[in-house]
Amino acid sequence: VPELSPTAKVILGVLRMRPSSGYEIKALVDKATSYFWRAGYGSIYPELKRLREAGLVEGTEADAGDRRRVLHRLTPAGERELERWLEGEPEGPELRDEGMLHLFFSESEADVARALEQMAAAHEEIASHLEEIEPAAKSLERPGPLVTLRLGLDNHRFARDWCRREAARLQGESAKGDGDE
Amino acid sequence: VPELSPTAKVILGVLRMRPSSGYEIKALVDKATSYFWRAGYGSIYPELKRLREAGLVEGTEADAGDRRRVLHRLTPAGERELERWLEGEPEGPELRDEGMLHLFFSESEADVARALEQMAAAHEEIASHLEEIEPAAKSLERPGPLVTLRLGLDNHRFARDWCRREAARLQGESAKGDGDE
DNA sequence: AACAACATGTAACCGGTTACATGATTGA
DNA sequence: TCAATCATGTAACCGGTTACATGTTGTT
Repeated sequence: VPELSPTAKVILGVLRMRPSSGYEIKALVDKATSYFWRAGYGSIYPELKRLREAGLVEGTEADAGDRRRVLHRLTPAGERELERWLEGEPEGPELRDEGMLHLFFSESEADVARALEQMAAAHEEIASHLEEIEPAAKSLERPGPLVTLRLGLDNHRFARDWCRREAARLQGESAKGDGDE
Repeated sequence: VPELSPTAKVILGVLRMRPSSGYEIKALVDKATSYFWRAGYGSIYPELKRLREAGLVEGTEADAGDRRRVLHRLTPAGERELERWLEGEPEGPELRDEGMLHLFFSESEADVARALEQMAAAHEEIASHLEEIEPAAKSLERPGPLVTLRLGLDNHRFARDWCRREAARLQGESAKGDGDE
C-alpha cells in the first residue's frame, strides 16, 4: 500500500466530513485550513482522479436540479485509509518564513525592529482572517475545526504581541541613547 | 533582474555573516534556521553555481593548510541584491502541519486530546533543540540570530503549553462524565 | 448584456528531497 | 585500520504553483 500523498490526506478528511466536489474542497481548504495546509486545483483534481482509480473515493454526477458537478464520497477502503493515517504519528510542522529570515540576518537594532514590525503585521493579518471564520467554526458539532482554529488564533496573536512588544522595547532603548537633552 | 530563489536568499545572507563553503552553509542552516527555513545539498550546491555565474558570489579555493574547499563570499553585486531583498516586504509565513490536520479532522474529544498531546510533543522537541543552540546565539555580536531564536523558542513553548493545557482540560472533563459514583 | 461565482480540468514550470557517487582528512 | 566528519556534486523523482482553456448558472 503506497503512502497517501499530502493532498490526498486533506481530501479524504474533507470528504469524511461531507461529500463534496473538487470545487467545494478547494473552497473549504482556502477558508478553513489554508493557514496550515494548502491545496490548489492543480493538485486537487488530479489527486481526486487518482483516488477514484485507487478505489478510495467514489464520484457520482450530482443529479436533480443541482449544477453539474461530481460529488465525491469515501468508499469503505477510503475510510480505512483515512483512519490508518489518522492513527499514525503526524509529521512535525514544516515552516518557511521569510520574515524570520529577515530577522535572522538583521545587523542593527533598527533592522531588528523593522523586521519585527513586519512580522507583527503578517501575524495580525492571519489572526484577522481566523477571527472572521470563528463564528462558522463555533456552529459545527464536530470539535476539531474549532480547537484547531483557536490554537491557530492564539498562536498568531501571541506571535503578533511578542513582535510588537519587542519592537517597542527596542525603539524605547534607542530613544534613551538618541535623546537631545 | 530575476528574483532571488528561496535558497539564494539564505545563501546570500549566510555569506554576508561569514564567507563559507557549501558544506558550512548546510551545517549552519541545519543548526540555526532549520526550524523556519531549510536547505539541502541538492539545493545549495547548484544554487551556489548559479550565483557564481550570475556574479553575486565569488568562489576561491581555500589555500593554506586547510582542507580542500571552496570558500564563497559576496561580491559587491551580491551585497546589493541581498540588501534589496532585505529592504522589500517579506512574504507571509507558510506552514504545513500534519498535526493540525489531525486535530482538524478529530471527531471526538478523545481524538482531540490525542492530537493535542502529539502536537505538544512535537513543539517540545523543537523547543529543546532551540534551547540547545541558545548559548551559541548569545555569544554573537549581531542581534538577529538571538531575537529570532527567542521568538521561535517562545512560540513553540506557547504552542506546547496550549496543547498540553487543553488536552488536560478535556481529560478532566471526560473523567467527570465517566466517573463511577 | 455583463459580471461574478460555480465547475472541471491540463500543461509547463519550478524547486525541493532523496539517493547516489566520490574522495580526503582526522582521531580513536 | 576503521569510522566519523569534511567536502562536492549529480540525477531521478515528486509534488506544488501558475497559467491556460472552457463552459454554465445566477445576479444586476
